Amino acid sequence: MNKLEQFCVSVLKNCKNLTSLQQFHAHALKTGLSADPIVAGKLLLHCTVHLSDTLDYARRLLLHTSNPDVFMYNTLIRGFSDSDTPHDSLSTFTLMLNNLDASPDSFSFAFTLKAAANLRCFRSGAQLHCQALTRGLDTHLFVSTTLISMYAECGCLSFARKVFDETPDPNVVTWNAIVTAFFRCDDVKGAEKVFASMPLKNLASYNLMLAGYTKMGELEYARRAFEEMPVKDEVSWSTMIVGFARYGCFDEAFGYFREIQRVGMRPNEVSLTGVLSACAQAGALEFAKILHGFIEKAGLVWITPVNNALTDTYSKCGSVDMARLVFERMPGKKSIVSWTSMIVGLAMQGYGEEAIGLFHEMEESGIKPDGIVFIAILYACSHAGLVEQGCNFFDKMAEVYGIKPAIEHYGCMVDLYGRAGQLLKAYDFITNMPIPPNVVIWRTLLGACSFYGNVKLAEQVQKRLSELDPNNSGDHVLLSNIYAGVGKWKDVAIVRRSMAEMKMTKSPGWSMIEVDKVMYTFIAGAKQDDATKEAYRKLKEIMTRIRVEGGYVPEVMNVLHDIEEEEKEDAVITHSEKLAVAFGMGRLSEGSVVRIMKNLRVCKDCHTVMKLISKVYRLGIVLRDRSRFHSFNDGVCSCKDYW
DNA sequence: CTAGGGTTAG
Repeated sequence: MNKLEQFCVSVLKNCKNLTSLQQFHAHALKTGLSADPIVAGKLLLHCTVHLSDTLDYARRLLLHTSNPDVFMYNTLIRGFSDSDTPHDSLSTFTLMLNNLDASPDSFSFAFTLKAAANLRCFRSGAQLHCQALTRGLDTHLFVSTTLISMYAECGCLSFARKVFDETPDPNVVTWNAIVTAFFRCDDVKGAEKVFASMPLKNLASYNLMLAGYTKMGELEYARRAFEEMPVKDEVSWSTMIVGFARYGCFDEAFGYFREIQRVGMRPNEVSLTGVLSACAQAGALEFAKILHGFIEKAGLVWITPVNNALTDTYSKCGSVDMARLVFERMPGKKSIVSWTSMIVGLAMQGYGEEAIGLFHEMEESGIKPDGIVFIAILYACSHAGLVEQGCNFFDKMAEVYGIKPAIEHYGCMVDLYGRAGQLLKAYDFITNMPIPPNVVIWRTLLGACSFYGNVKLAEQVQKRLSELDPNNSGDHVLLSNIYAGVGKWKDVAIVRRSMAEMKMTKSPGWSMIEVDKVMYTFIAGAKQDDATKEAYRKLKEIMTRIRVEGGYVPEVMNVLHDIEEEEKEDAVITHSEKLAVAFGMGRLSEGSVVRIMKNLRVCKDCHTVMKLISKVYRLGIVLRDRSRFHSFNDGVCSCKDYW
């Protein structure tokens, strides 16, 4: 390092933001220092690596340099390759090609190929491959490794293989890349074969097998590979936690998290996001609070993904205030994921207007909406009954933002109309969709038919569903419930018989409650354990009291069986959410809110019972069902009976 | 002065 370089390094070390960098830049311009390629290069590097949100400044820095060298181009290309505009890497590469004084080297190709991979752009990737070929750089080990990853990202496994086969001296990293390529292209068996034939493996090779298995949902294989690993590091543990949580196996995720600590390792930020996601699914608020404390003590609050996971977890545990606190006070830069998490959190509580407000705030902060945040905002509209706003967003999405609606967006629209009771409009919408409706779309409409008791439309919808997915028990249950709701017991019996003939079983409803940091699960009609027996005893007492003091009359609509009135009553009474609430009331201390998580949507009778309990017992109840949160207080639900 | 493969949220 020469003196000038040392000077730059020591000054830039203290440039923590763009303003202080600009001060140094101004000084360099005035003194003529910036003409030195080393100084210009250092400035550019600092923008792309150490500062955030300064890529635009970096670009201008390059454009204002009279004769940028390869290093400057490469630095800028690298900065863009992992940004949200990887396309700028490609244009910078082209810029370099037009400059006769700087021709691309192996670094340029590696970085630009990374951008092509992130864009999943086969055309650009293949073009770069040709360019590298003509310059004799395609067999450069770093370039060929990136080529393998790029082709795999684009779904072209055969190209990736060809590059690998033609690589003269593949090292362990190249081998790892080709194993990952097989997983990326859904070829688990191929990945295993290549892995077995690897001449040498390091820890990363084993870890990518775990990552590959868990991403494919092959959790048992992952578990076996994990147990067979000679050495495990924190990436191994994190991969297992994240992988199991992703597939809804939150108990296993919790288990691995406990294991980490048992073997004396400290959970890192990745394992924490994984276990937080498990909490979100389980609705384990108390555990989430403990993790939050741990995160603060460990100094991990600067990491945006951790804050996003916390926001999401608090939201899904019903504590939207805590979610908001984390969201508003997060010290790092908010990403589009942060905003989406918060929007969903508000939407689940039915705060539609606030969710929309946040969307606009996000735009003002300079973040461009993507397809997913539009799903969130449409969800917010449908759960708050904001039909007109929802339609507006849907139209603007394509026209103003240039985002082509995906099947999920169409699903949101069907839900928007369906929840509002505009069933025919929803049906019309489906028949006019430019893409063929899938089962989710029809099932959404069937749910709305059930809520509004529209038998005729439901039968039509069910016909479509039985063509697309004949063996789904949930659809049949829903249809039978619709018949039961209007007293068509003969039709109920027909559906039931056909279900029995097809050997279908109803997937059971379950509810969970956390008491003293233990999660208790209740399943309607399941074998009775001690907690369930305790819940039944308490429930009996509660039902009597709300009959006498609250004027409760059982709602017997959503019962599957054509049975005697009294039995029907019993069947509704044992819905799992009632058991969970009863259990909580018996166990929780006076004045604490009862929080329940349910895997299905709450039925009308349970909804009524919750309202009455909240009034008669002066008790706050928060119920998270499949679709949203219900907060019961003094006889009223936050969903305004709209779910 | 920059590299390639393994875990991070909606």
